Amino acid sequence: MPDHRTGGGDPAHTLRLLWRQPDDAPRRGPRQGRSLDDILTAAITLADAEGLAAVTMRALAQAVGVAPMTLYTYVPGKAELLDLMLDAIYAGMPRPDRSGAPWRTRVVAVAADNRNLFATHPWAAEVATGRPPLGPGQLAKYEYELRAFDDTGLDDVTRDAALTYVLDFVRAAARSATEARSAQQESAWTDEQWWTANAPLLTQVLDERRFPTAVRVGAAAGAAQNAAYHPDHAYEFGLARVLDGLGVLIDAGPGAND
Amino acid sequence: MPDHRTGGGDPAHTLRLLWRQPDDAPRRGPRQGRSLDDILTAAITLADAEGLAAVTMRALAQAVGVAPMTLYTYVPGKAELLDLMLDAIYAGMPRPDRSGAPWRTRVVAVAADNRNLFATHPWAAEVATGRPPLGPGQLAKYEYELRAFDDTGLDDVTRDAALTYVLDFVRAAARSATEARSAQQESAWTDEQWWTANAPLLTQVLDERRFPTAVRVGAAAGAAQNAAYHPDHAYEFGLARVLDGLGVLIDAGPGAND
DNA sequence: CAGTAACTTCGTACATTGTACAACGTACTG
DNA sequence: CAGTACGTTGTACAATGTACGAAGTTACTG
Repeated sequence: MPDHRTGGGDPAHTLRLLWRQPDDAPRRGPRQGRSLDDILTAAITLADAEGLAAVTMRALAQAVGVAPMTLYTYVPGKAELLDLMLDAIYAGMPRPDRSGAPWRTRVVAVAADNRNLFATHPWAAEVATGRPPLGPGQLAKYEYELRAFDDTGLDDVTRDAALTYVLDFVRAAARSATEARSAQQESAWTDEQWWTANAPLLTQVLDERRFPTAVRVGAAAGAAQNAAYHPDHAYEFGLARVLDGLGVLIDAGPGAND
Repeated sequence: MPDHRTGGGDPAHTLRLLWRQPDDAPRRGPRQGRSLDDILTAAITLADAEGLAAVTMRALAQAVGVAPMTLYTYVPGKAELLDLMLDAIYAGMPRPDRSGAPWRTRVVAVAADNRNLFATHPWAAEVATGRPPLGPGQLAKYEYELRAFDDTGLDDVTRDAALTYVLDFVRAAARSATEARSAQQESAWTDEQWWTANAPLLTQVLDERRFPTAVRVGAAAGAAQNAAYHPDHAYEFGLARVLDGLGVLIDAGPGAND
């Protein structure tokens, strides 16, 4: 009896899929016409091209060339599909040997790797992963990225926290960038149009006496960054702060170096 | 003709709602039975109690005591409703005078205020705000929080970036906490159940030779933090790093102090 | 004071989503 | 060869946001 419980009903099954562990029972009936990876490749391509919202079971089925319900013989449900997509793109990330470089260089590179991931697959930053899928991609990624903190003198618990801190930063930056981009596209208003349309009410309401700092700083920030530039700037600024913050922790340690 | 365009079709209208600017045209027809704030209060209560997913137009209408479609005379659509909810809770945040305290104290307090906001209204961290709703709550919040960087010597552009950096950190931490919590609830599996159910496959697959660092660090991190404690720890660790990172920037400035 | 226009309220309806269910055919097991 | 487990698919259902139009209510216009 096929087990199509609602999303996440059977974590053991998802784990078997993540690790591509074939069901040990002898297979009867017709063989499957596609592979799990066929499904995942199509899903990732679809998500890359048209966003996570475009990945509906029907659209995916059409891309794969099967009926919608057929997908459920490959994947227990949509939640598991997303987990598998995520693990697949994790598995494909580059992992060059950087063991010679100082820790700052390595951490910058890890951040950049993740930033590139989110640039190629913006949807990845949106997928909720409360209990992250412990697949081979996720694990290889974790293993590799932990190595960025080799020779920093951090104990294991702190090392995990430091990595989480860096990754959460990059992910948040990616989400902000995506939100800004989609807000602009969805509304179909350029920033200029928006401002001229709302200027009358805004000038009336943005009282410099009530909000002196906000008006001044907002104007300065808005002028300095034409909106397109903003996400990049936020990333650069934030990454510098992240490194400085970790630097205080690491370089203060006993016999700190690198 | 009432204008019910699809979400975000008319930003000027949303602005008028945010600032409670009454339509200047003379009102004909029956007066509305509720106020916009009635709607928002009900929506926020609903979201606080049952999550953002529970805020459907039908459920909200029932809570307010009207038919679903009636809501559209108060609000152009669901997207605008969310913007208004967000601005409303921003408006309600505490803003005590902390002008005497050193900047670190002020920034810690700002972070804590936001953390409390997300503790009370977890849904707020999930609402996408590409172009943030420039309402009175948002603006008062921005004005107040920028003041945390008074006397730090930061120029206006940097001050905005620094605040964004702090707020994005808190928001990311809140999202992680929410994701972890909901993953646990949805699956209805305790962590213990999950581990014992998956131990057979995991021990087979978590090869210490392939993933030596990951297995060791993961075990250490898992042991140090029983899962319930994890979000708090990540927040404390991250906030310390955020402050250190800003400290390098601020205390290095010309005539730096406070 | 009558007529009209603007406005609120709401019932119905539609497209879209994930996925449960059952029918049907296929291939392996006994 | 019979039985059974499985792959594939058509149909169907509940839930969502919201478009549309009817019905009723109020204020402005002449």
